[in-house]
Amino acid sequence: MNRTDTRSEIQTEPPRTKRRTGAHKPRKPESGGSQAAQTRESILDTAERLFAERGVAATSVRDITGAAGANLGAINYHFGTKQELVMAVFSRRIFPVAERQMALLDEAERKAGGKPPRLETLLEAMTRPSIEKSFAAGKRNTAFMRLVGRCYGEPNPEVERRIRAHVEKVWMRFAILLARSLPGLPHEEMYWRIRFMVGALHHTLLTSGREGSIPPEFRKGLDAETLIRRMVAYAAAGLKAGI
Amino acid sequence: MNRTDTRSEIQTEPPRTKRRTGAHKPRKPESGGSQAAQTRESILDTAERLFAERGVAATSVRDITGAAGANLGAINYHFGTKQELVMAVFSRRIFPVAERQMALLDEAERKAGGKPPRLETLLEAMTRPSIEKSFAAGKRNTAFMRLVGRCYGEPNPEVERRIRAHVEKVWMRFAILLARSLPGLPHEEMYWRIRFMVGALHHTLLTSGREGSIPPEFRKGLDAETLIRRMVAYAAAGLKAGI
DNA sequence: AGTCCATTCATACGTTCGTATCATACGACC
DNA sequence: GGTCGTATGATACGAACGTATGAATGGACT
Repeated sequence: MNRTDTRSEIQTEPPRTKRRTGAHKPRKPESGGSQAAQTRESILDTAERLFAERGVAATSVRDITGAAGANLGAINYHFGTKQELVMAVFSRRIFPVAERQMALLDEAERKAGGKPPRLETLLEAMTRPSIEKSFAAGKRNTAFMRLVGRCYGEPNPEVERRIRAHVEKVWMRFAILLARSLPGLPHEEMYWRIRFMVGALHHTLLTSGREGSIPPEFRKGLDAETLIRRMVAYAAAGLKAGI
Repeated sequence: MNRTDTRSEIQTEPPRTKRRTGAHKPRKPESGGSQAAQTRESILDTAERLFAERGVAATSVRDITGAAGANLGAINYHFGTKQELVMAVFSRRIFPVAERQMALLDEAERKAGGKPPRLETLLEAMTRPSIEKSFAAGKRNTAFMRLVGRCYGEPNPEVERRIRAHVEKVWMRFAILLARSLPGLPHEEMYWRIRFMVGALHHTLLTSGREGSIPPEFRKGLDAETLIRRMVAYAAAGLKAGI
């Protein structure tokens, strides 16, 4: 066993410095149009775009501040570390989507009275929030699409723990409602079909955000409602398939 | 526009050195049990595992050689640059899968005589090769699973160009055969349903490779044939859904 | 025994990384 | 107008990065 480098291979995000000494947290800004809040948002926007394009590990804080027209020190000042910036970028987008999904599930259950909600209603509750945001203002928001798609698959362990745990609570609730709407389906079968559905949703968002990934003849006429309708129809048929 | 760093933000993989001067290509080894070939394979295996776990950008060549018990210089000697190692790691796994898919498509067409092949046969041709390899030797080959799943979503531009172009030729052929088996389905609808299927397949491979990602009650009884059957049934139902 | 050549090793170089520090700029309040 | 705290700017530091290089090593052949 002759190795040049003796660092453990277990660590996944090697700390670049021994100890952070001066983490001055700026007090929560009034989050309005103040100059500071503007800088903060600009950094978040730029980081979101670059993370979506290249991934987190391949994007340096200098890339971000440079493209945002901000100073290098702004990262440390507003976020402390790169890792906290990463968390902020993902949290800002993912948590609202998860909350909207949960709200739509609640609404579906409420409107159904005591009966199980319609399958398609549940599926729409899970797909609409992210897809709708992906077409904000009528055009494709490619950075948002790819960022959401990157949530799974992003090997950053902190993102995994914090974000995925939150997101999967929603999917768990969806699964419970789904079991009532599809009483004949064995739980094991349902588990895998939900995974297939998650895959279709995230893969579509991730790869549709890429420029040139959709042939022109299939891109025209693509909007949020059409995509939701297609995905719901596909998933509903798959979930109802005989075993 | 006051920026500290003036590097262009366009570049996606910044060159770490000006020019590679001494790229000595070792002549193709006899690929048998020679000591050199063993080192090469060990590096490929280790890189595959680490890329699958952490992603390409977050894995350094020192991580790889360290974990493989090889010398740092072995990367330069056997592969030239990290980028060429990355390509070798992906190529080694993806191309055989794509060839097997193509062969199964050919076989499906041949066996069907002049008629369109059965839908399920086509779906199996696309899913079996990667899933089967993921359960090589009876147990889950998690590194392979995640590596395949990472193909899309890996923002490395070279991987994108070379690998994805090759893989998508197979999917294109699949689409042509599929159109004959599902004559009523509009092309646009079919295009998106194929994307959903690709997403389900890749997402399942990517996330199932993660330790602890499958609850124990759903992991037992999981083998290649069961997963293929589930995925084919789900995709077939989705593809046949009414518009 | 001696030569050669493929491979491995140790180490070096220059760059980029994340983070920290300190000086300066600026607006609100007395 | 002076003071103070928030925000920004320029720069520094050490670690880790990809890559390069030249010396050792060792087996195969003459």
